[in-house]
Amino acid sequence: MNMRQELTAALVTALARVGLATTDPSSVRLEYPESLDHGDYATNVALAYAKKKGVSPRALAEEIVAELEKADLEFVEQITIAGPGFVNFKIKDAVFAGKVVEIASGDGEYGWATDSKSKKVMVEYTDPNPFKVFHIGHLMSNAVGESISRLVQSSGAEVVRACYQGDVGLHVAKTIWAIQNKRQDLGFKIQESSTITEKVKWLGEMYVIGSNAFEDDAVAQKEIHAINKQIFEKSDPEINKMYEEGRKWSLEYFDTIYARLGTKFNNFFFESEVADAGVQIVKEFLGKVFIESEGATIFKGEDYGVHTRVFITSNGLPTYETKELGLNSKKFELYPDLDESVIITANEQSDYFKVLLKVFSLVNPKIGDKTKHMSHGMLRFASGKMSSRKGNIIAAESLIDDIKELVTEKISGREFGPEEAEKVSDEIAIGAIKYTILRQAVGSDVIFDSATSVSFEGDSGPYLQYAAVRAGAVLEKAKQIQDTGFKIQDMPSIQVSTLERLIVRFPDIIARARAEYAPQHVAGYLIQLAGAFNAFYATNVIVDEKEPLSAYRVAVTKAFLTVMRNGLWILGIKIPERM
RNA sequence: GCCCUUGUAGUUCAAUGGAUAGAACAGUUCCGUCCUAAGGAAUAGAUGCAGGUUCGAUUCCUGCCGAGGGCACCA
Repeated sequence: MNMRQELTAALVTALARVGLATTDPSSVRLEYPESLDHGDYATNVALAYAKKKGVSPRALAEEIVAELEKADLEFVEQITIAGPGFVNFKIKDAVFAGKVVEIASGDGEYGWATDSKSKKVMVEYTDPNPFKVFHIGHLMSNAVGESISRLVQSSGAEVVRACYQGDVGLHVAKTIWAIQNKRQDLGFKIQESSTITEKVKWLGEMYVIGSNAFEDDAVAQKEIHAINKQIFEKSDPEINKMYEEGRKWSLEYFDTIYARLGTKFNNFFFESEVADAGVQIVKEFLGKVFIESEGATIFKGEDYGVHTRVFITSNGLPTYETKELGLNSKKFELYPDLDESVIITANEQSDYFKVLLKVFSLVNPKIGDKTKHMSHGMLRFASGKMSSRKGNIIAAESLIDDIKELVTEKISGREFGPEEAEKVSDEIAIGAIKYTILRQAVGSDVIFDSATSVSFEGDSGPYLQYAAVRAGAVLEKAKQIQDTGFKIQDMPSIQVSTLERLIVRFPDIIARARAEYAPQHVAGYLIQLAGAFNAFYATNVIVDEKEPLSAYRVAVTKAFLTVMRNGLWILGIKIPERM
């Protein structure tokens, strides 16, 4: 039993003794006070139960404290009553010091849980479309999805990372139309020897040209529709070849980005492979869930408080909705033991997923119950050159490379070989972007300020990386002096700072982030923790042979680095070896 | 018109119905023989408006105002 559980149990007992027996231990809430001045743990039970008992909160608090004093809580230094009736617990310093030393000498797995060991969760995210740009929206989805995946993993559950890629549809036809008709218009050409990046960029430009033609030119529009049909039927060898080649390029390129971002998918689903399954389901439930209307097959969402959507068009083609239906039943066919299936998309699709979730629950309650949709906002730009780019679609790599350039400038004064400088600036740039996305609640827009990203100070990814690198350097130096070891028994009256208190909280923080699917709790905690370490670093000389406390301080540093490494892993941020 | 999301310091974000609403950047002021100053310490500054529920509301409910998104054959 940990401290939290022991305190909770003691509180439940105390409540029962004062005539407030509760059958629900979760109603007894133990919180971290906003300020450490108020203690290490606090509870508001006296405020919550005062009315029920008909006494004032403070009077009840006094009764509860009297009972708690009788319980033998040897790790508690002091119990006090404050404010309107909060009961605050101050834990003995030596308890924190002992835990920190334990963490430092542990296997580095600190913070991981095993309570979901037998669970299996699928997370679908990133979802870029072949023939189109991998843009900053995909970057958002990837950062969020990867972090959610890692949070789930940290509970001991098995995660299946899935990526759904739209390899058929009008966007492909637009691109192929442009290749057939407008490839001469484009300033740059590609050849066999072109890099994959160049090839994909060329493809993206072709899509834009085709897309514009589709809007402005009625003849082109007709031709594109015809190509779309040909792609679907695989009836034209020339088109088939262009299709296969373009698809291959895109997928090869996506693989390089996934590797750069640190994601390894277990499953790739393709629109082309799920359409049939979706159509089957729609047919099966025609008349029960879906109805015919104006020649199309629709789901009449109004009857269920959601929007009405078309599933099969009047031309007989399945829409995206139908493909989603096929996709999600396929997920459960492949993994029948899935306990949860999370889908992460941009929030413009929120209403639309409400419809889909409703449909899922009607055609297959299992899928409906286990599927959860999460949405992220847009990545937008406050100021600077990145907002003024022509067009409003920014490629993910161009953002990363812009930031990387700034980082490279910044580290140019340091002694790095060219290869190391390249690796370090890549890790810092990606860390900076991921942190910006994950520091705030998932769902709302992220304003990326290029001016702030240049400074890398304060509330930023590089700040966290820097604190970790510093700790690593200290530990490196500590190897040079003799390790005398540190035994907490030798220092029963040790004084502990904010740093140790925060380190010990890590498992609770991560548990909450996991329960809420909210990586921002981890991000906020790590900033606080890094600040505490930097203050610790500024006021103490950690490695010092003449200092009796040196061994302890080294242990604290080690524990800090363990938490930092694990926390940053949750966010998908790498720690450079040097900065 | 209807539906969803959202409104917190000058700016970008926090805050499981609780205590003095936290950070960071920008501002003002300090800290350089030291394990990387991409750092530390100090200082000033905010809950859109109006009601309601509650012992207690940034948080829940209603209305208004502002912002973003979505509303049948695109994804």
